[in-house]
Amino acid sequence: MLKRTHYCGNIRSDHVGRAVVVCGWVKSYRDHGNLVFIDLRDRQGLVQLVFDPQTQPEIHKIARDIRCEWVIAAGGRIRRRSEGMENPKMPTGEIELAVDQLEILNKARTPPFEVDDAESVNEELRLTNRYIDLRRPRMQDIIRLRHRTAKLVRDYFDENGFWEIETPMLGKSTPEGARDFLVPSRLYKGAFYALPQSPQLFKQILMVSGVDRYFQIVRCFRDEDPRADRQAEFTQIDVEMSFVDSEDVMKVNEGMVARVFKEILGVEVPLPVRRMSYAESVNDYGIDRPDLRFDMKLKDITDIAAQSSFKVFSSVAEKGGIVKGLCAPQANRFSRSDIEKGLAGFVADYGAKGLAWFKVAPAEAGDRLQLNSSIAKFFTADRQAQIIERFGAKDDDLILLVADTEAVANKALAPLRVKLGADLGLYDEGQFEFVWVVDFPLFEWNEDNKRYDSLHHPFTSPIADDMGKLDTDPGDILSQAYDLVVNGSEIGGGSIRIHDANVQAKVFDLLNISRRQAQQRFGFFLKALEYGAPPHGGIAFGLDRMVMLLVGTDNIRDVIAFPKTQRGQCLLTAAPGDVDQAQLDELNLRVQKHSHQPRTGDE
RNA sequence: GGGGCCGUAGCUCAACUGGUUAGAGCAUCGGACUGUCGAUCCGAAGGUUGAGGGUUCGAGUCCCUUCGGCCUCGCCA
Repeated sequence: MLKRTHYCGNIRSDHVGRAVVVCGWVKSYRDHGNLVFIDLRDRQGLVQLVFDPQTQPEIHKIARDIRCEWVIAAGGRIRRRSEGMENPKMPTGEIELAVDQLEILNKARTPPFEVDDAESVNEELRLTNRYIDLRRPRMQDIIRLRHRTAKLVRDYFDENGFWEIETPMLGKSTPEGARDFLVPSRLYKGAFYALPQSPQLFKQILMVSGVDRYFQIVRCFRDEDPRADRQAEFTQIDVEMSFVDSEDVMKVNEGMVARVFKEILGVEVPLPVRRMSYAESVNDYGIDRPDLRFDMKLKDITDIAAQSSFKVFSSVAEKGGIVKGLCAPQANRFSRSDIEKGLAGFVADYGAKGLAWFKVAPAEAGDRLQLNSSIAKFFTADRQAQIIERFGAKDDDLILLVADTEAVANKALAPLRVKLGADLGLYDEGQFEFVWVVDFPLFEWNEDNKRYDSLHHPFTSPIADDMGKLDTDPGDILSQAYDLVVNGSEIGGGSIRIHDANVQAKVFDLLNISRRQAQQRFGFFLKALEYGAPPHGGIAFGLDRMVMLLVGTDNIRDVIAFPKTQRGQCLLTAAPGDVDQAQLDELNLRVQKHSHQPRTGDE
């Protein structure tokens, strides 16, 4: 077998005159009757091979039969292309390989889709034939970038004294949070392991163990419905530190993120990353992960709306709801139907019952601005002026308002703001705006179950000043949690943990987890806290989402080599699949009902 | 669990209101061709219109069921 000396894509004009051997896949062949050209592809790129019947008649004859995606090795001398024959479109376009040795290493069936066209091909087909899809330069760039990111992360944490420690994949189900993936135990009939939703308790126990600084790039599993940016199986950069406060954790980790963005994209992240309180974020952006690439803040106009003669607004205000909205700059071009069908339909998905609107335009007399809309008549000139002033609205702007409970209004307006930001082109692609969101409430009241839920998770520590409120005013407690948000996407979140067993017990009480339940689920952990737990805290980043941002895709499947579909299937292997009766017997399991067979890969 | 979009040749798409033998480009196969690079030119082959049922003289098109993909609400401490 010919042994490779160079990658195709790495050859440059410095190699002219050099004898080389390249290996790869045939990207295309051009047979001119006389000369045959083959573009050979490997992970580094393409190089042009030339087969000349005058000098190498035997090899030329073989080359004529070669087809796309065949695997070949070719040896020969690199030569400069003659004048006018260079191809400036390819990095190797100044040179070519005059082949005098050729080996066909493997033939290939005609691929189910053309590698060059894969961008426009049905994703289903790409996933079923992932090995072909992954040959595409774009996909290899992403895979390489993901590798480099992971490497940078490891190097960074290593330099900062962190140890990478593996934690179990087969763990104990703790039925808080997301649905677990379960693994039946053979040795203990009727008992199950759970795949980790995160290594949360293990990393805290490592702090109790005196490890001091831990990180891990780790697979996590949550059996919930996937989304464009969510897979049931995903990868976390998991971090935990001892003897630290929030600032220490944020400092180390924003350093990691800044290093990654600098090295991968050349983007300078200004440090320290700005901080914003949860309250400010929800108030101005309607959500705890603000997209700061553009302004267009939400404004509450309940006070003005309450005095209007517009019944929808005044009655919402009376019932304790709010009237809140945003002012879309230069959005005058939206037609009434765009707004009342398109945008109102959009917010309806989030539970908003309606979307009121005003177009801002100069009044007929004078240079004042006024509001135009079917409901403008319910607002006196004064109130219109107040609204215009509240939003800082200008001529040709469009004001959009939702009147509802505060929760619904925010839930609808936040995505509307993001959508309009994109539709109106209010930011540049390639712009990154980082923010730490801090001062989260520790709990939120769960009206359905009449109890508190953790906003972050049950191991999050209250801020020191609020410890006393655990007994008196739990809803008012702030936590020591922090989320790192980029362009409206949460890429990481963490907290300083509770290291005092008594405080932890109190929190479980408030979450309506009984002592007995707490013992059952977390007993091992509570016990660990009693044996000298240091103050500690940490964070976890979604590696997949980080890579999505770095490569600029909104499809998480693009950054995972072998992803699953929205119904949790691997189209390449057809997992999940049936198992033998013998396997079930050994596990003491009986299947009650079969759903339809997942399909069996291709054919 | 709910809502939306989609499924026609290997791939990407077309086929007006239901109406001849379901078309095109790319890929494939055969041939031609003296330097191409999305090669070009000539020719050929390629279809259970995702599956099943129904309405109709007649269904890719209408109706029902079902399978699958994507987006989304719920869900995701």
